[in-house]
Order: sequence, then structure tokens, then C-alpha cells
Amino acid sequence: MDLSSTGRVILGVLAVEPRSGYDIKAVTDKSTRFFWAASYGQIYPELKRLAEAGLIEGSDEPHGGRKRTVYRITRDGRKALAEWLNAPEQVHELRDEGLLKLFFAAAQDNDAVIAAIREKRDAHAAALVELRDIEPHARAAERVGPAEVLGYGLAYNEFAIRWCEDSLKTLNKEK
Amino acid sequence: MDLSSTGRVILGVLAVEPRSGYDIKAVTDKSTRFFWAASYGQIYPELKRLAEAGLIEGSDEPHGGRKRTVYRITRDGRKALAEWLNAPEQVHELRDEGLLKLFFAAAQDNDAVIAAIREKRDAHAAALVELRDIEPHARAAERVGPAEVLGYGLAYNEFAIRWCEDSLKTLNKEK
DNA sequence: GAGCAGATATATCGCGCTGATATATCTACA
DNA sequence: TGTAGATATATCAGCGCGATATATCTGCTC
Repeated sequence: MDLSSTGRVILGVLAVEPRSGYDIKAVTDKSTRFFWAASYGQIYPELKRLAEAGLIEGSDEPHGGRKRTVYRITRDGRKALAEWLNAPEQVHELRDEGLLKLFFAAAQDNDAVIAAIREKRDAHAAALVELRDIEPHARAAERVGPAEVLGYGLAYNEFAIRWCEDSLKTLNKEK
Repeated sequence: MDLSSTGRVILGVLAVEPRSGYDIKAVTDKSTRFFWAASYGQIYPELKRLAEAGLIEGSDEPHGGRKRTVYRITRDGRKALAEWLNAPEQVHELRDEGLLKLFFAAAQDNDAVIAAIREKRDAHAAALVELRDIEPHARAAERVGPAEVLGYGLAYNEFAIRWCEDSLKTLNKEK
């Protein structure tokens, strides 16, 4: 069974505890969003696909008069999740508009380069604030994964800010 | 005029010199690919859209008997490019499967966490080798942007490798 | 108890993007 | 002469994203 990227996120979330589609979206928005986002448009169709493949099971658990389908992972689902975790390949994709601007800014003028780096620095600083906001939340989870990943996020943004500031210093000297 | 992400890459490339669609793909595969990829499936339709909007102009320049359309940027195109470069927003998206694995691995067992970090380290090491391969190529371009961006790529992967190794040390101690 | 904001829950749509594949011609070299 | 590989364009299925639509429920205020 080939898992789509959203499928992997869903299985990973459901491996901890059963959830509804809405719930999955809420959880990922507060956690994996920073390195792997999921949207409703993909979550609901994927839940149906995973259920059809037997990797998860849905059960109707209405809350009052509001209908609600809660999904839980099956034994096959855990197997598929473990298979993915043990597979060696890794996608690493960076979509960094700041770098793109920096790359092309030079064709314009030097000021554009400096502006691009300043913007990039500010964007990382904003990300840092966001991550620090969710820090208590991640530390509360006893599992080691989320805390490690948050630590990486903090370190990464701090690195990027430092790089931007060093770059700006160098560019100012050259002037 | 709203530029799509591929549109921006195309305009940025054409701002340096006129190129064919195939050519644009070849250039981006050796440069922006690391932080903003483009594929044929998007390049060719986008070239037509940009030409229709008057931001670029295509001219038939067959090479022997093989037909070929070379595009060059127009004055309006340069304006649109400058507008984007001066706009403050920045998309910053990270799709890091290594982090995703790390995040979920903890639900399995500690060995899976260590395996995930090791894999991540190796992936960054491989990226580093690739970047060092294109280093002479980037330094040759006199423009400052590409060299800066390459420098960032090198520093970023070095940072990530260091982080992975520090993490592994900590996890081993806890054992 | 009326009214309303906001949370819960699911569904859907257009558009863009990816990766792969198809087609064709040209060049270089054995 | 053959063929591998570069040049060049086009196309397609499937997936992903962001936004929006619909509906119900909860909690709060006046």
C-alpha cells in the first residue's frame, strides 16, 4: 500500500488516538503544520481512501444532533505506518520565497538584495515567536518526538536569523 | 498582474537573458531547484500565460530543423518582477519528511527516533555534496545573489547535520 | 429566552503543481 | 550506419492548497 503524504500524517495522528477529520486538521495545524501541512480538501477524501484500503476504520459517533465520524487506526494501518517509518527515503523540500527573491534581486540592484535579506530575517523572527507560543504545549506531550522537532524548529530559525544578520554586516562593509 | 510562483521564477531567469522553455528548466534544475523547483508541466503553460499578459515575448528561432521558441522579458515583465521583489510578503514552507518521521517515530519506539535522526543527517550530508558540486558554477556567475544563496544552502545543511549529531549524542546518553 | 459569536463537522471546487511519459529532431561518436 | 544522449515541446492523471459553503451545537450576553 502506497501512502500519500497526507495519508501518512493521518495515520501518524490516529496512531496516538482516534479522531474525526476536523480533529485531525486541528491537531496538525498546531503541530506538523510547520513542516508538513494538511488541508480539509485532502483530509476528507484521504480518510475515505484509507478506510477503503482497510488502514483505518470509521464509526459514527454523533455528538448531540451533530453527526460525526471518528476514525481509528487498524492493525494493517499500524503496519503501513511502521513500514513508512522504516523506509529509508526522505523527501526534503524547501520552498523559501526569501531565497528566491535574494537569488534574483542581485540582477536588479544591491538595495534589493539587502531588502530581501532583511525580510527573510523578519520572517524567521516571526516564525520563532509562533514556535515559542506552542512550546509549552509540545513539552506537555510526554512523547519525545514532538519536543525534539520543536527544538529543531527553534534552532533552525535561530540559525537563519544569525545567517541573515551576518550577511547584512558583510554587505554593509562592502559598500 | 498576479504572478504565479512559476511565473516569478521564469521572469527572474529571463531577466538575465532570453531562453527557451527547455532552457529555463535546465537552468532552474541547476540553481533554484533547491528552494523553488519548476517542472515542464508548469513552465510551458505559464510561458503562454505570461506571453498573453505581455510580460514576455516569444520568437521562433529554430535550431536547424528543430523548432524552438525563445522568450525574452518585456518592459512590463521587468516591472512585474520588480514589483514582486519589492513586495513584503514571503512564503516560507518546509516539507521535511525527516521531521515528520521523527515526530511520529516516538509513538513507536526509541530506536525509530534514532533511525529517523540518522537518516535525516545522511540526507543533509548528501545535499551538501550536491551543493559543493555546483559551487564553482555559482561562484563563476558574477552576480552576488546566487553565491549568497548557495552559501545559505551550505550553512543550512551544515547546521542540520550538527543538530542531528548533537541530538544523537543526547539520546545515547539517556539510554 | 433571544440573539449571536465561535467551535465542531463535513464537503466541494478551481487552480496549480508534480512526475512521468510521448513525440520528434539534432549531435557526437564509435 | 547505428545509437545514445541532448534539445525541445506537449500532455496527463493524480495530488495538494486555500477558500468557501452548509449545518449544528455551545456558551455567552443583554
